[in-house]
Amino acid sequence: MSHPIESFKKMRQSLSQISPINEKDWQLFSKYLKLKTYKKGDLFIKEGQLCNHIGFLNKGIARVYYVIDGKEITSYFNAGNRNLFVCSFTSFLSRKPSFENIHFLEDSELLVLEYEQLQDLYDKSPNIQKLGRLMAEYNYVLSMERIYSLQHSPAIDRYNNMLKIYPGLMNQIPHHYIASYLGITPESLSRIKKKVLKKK
Amino acid sequence: MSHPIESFKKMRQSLSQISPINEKDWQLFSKYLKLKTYKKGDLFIKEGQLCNHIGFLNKGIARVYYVIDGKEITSYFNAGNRNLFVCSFTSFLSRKPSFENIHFLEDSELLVLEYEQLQDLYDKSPNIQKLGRLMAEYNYVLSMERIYSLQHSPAIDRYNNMLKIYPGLMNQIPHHYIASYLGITPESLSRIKKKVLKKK
DNA sequence: TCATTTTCTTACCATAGGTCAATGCGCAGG
DNA sequence: CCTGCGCATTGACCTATGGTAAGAAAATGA
Repeated sequence: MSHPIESFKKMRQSLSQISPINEKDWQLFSKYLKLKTYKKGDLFIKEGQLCNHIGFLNKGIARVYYVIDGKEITSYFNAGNRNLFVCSFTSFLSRKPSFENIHFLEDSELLVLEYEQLQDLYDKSPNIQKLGRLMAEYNYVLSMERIYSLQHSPAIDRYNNMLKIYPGLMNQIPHHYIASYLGITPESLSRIKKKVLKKK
Repeated sequence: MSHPIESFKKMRQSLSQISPINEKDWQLFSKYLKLKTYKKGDLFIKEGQLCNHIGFLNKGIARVYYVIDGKEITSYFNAGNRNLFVCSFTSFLSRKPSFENIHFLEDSELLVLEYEQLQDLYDKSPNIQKLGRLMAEYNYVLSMERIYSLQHSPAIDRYNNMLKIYPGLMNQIPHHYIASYLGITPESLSRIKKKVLKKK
């Protein structure tokens, strides 16, 4: 496990890129954060449960997925520098049971915050509330970009884009997870990889 | 044109469903709102421009689209009770030139707010800031749902879902706009419509 | 190390959706 | 009343991707 202080530093830095956090707000914030570690394969949230916590991914890889007709579909990954907040947002924000599962694909380390604590932070500090707004807006813009690519890009382009936004991920996790993230079958992904290799 | 007071009422009501707005905040808010009308075909924002305003759609239909390889792709519609805020959010939020166009498919009526005014409102009122956060979060959840359907639903299911979330729209606008929203060609949409009719 | 399981690839055929071209409909303007 | 144009439909054909099954490769665990 990396040193706890490093985890807090990383989170503060990451958040500060969105909106600066002063010392007082950070005191408030970090008081609520709990450092937790998970083993590869552990669940963070299970379908049917209310997702009542949100985690900042300091280390490791998480995968958000749901099941339709017995098939797992990957919503997205938390990895590298992408989507560092691990959470079933649809459940967390709407206060309804999650239809998503989240599990870890590597041993992982998170700073975890409860829903009520976050609301409390929002009430106590306008700056943190603003940070929350900016985060949500940023995530919204990111998700719109994903919609656009799903709408008009063929699978091979989405694959190449995935390589960019999740660098290294192809070497770290089973490829059928990536296939379902791209909205295709593992077989199709296999063909696409072959095609991409040939071009070089 | 409907009576201005009605427009303001509708907007306040619509926003209040997300988070209550007290009298004082509404005074502050409505002071900045300008009622504007647009003719069918008018542009709200054009590709390449910074989108510096946001409009609440009181009446009419707007369409957000962008152009790739000479083809228009519809991001989404503002219509009925859906997506009442007319704005190129990717531009508005990131402060970069818009890659999207927005035009009106019917004579329309909007309450318009400038970017700077909105930021001013956020700074002056924590409640409005909170409203902004909740709006962004809500939009994020909606966009995630759209991602999921694009990821695993065949076009016919997306079509049926579209009928639900934009009731009446099929009778109001050219169908090739809807096809590009669904991520398919007008020809495919035509075939899907035929198939759906036969089933009844 | 070997055995077992999981993951990845390949091949075959089926299907959804794209492309192109032809036709027809409906409406605005003369 | 025509004419023309944009839009919708249809059919023929093509391509990308899905489904299935089998085998190869890689990871896991005793």
